[in-house]
Amino acid sequence: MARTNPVGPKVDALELGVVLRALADEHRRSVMTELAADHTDSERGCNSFALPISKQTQTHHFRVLREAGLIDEIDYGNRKGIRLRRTDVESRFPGLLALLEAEHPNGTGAC
Amino acid sequence: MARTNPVGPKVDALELGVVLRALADEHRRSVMTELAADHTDSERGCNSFALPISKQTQTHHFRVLREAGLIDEIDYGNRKGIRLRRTDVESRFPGLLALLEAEHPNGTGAC
DNA sequence: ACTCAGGTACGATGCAAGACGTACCTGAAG
DNA sequence: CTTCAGGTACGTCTTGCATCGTACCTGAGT
Repeated sequence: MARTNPVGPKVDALELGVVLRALADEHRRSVMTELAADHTDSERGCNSFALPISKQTQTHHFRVLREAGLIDEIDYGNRKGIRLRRTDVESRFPGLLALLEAEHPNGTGAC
Repeated sequence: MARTNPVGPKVDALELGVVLRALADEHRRSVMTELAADHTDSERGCNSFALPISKQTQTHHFRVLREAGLIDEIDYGNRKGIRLRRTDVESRFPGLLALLEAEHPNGTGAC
């Protein structure tokens, strides 16, 4: 069972500015395009994205995504899970995930 | 007649990263929300946006928007016109302008 | 020709943010 | 208990970028 996690903002607290600043970074956007393209919305490990950056920097980027309300982070103590907040994002910013998915190298990649 | 202007990228050269970085700034995004909300797509003057920044900085921001492919700048010599590239943006990033328009203070502001 | 407002070019500055090193924590496996 | 991999906290460096000062250009009006 995951311990109580630092959780992102509620649906109606999502701000477009914060979201766009989060998506402005190439690495964070590559994570989001992968998540948006995977319609199974399964939980993923942090290193399943093969980011060419150190793990400290990965921690930073995932934190930004969580604080923007785009993902949930599930803390297992010595491991971490990443899940897209698809319904929340889609209800607050309809069409945004489709834009990201369109940037995915594989058309509809169900990872 | 406007002289030959520095022109933005072609439709198929628009990159999501550049666009999102352009929209990450509050001032530039406020300009874009106004443009997106005005469905008449009329040409506007640069100081019709009442940006609380110096004119040098405005020049910088409008340049970023133009290089991102979001607007056209029409140079009249001692004056400048701003026009949203609605069809181009909408065809390349469908739904993006709707997201911006949703952030406009007045619902559908035809300025 | 002079003035003036709108706009640009160039340089400088200050701050936010990406990146990493070191140290430390956590849980699983031996 | 020890080791090890995954992850975090803190500090630091460095880059990018928003902002502005100064100087200059352009066209309209007087």
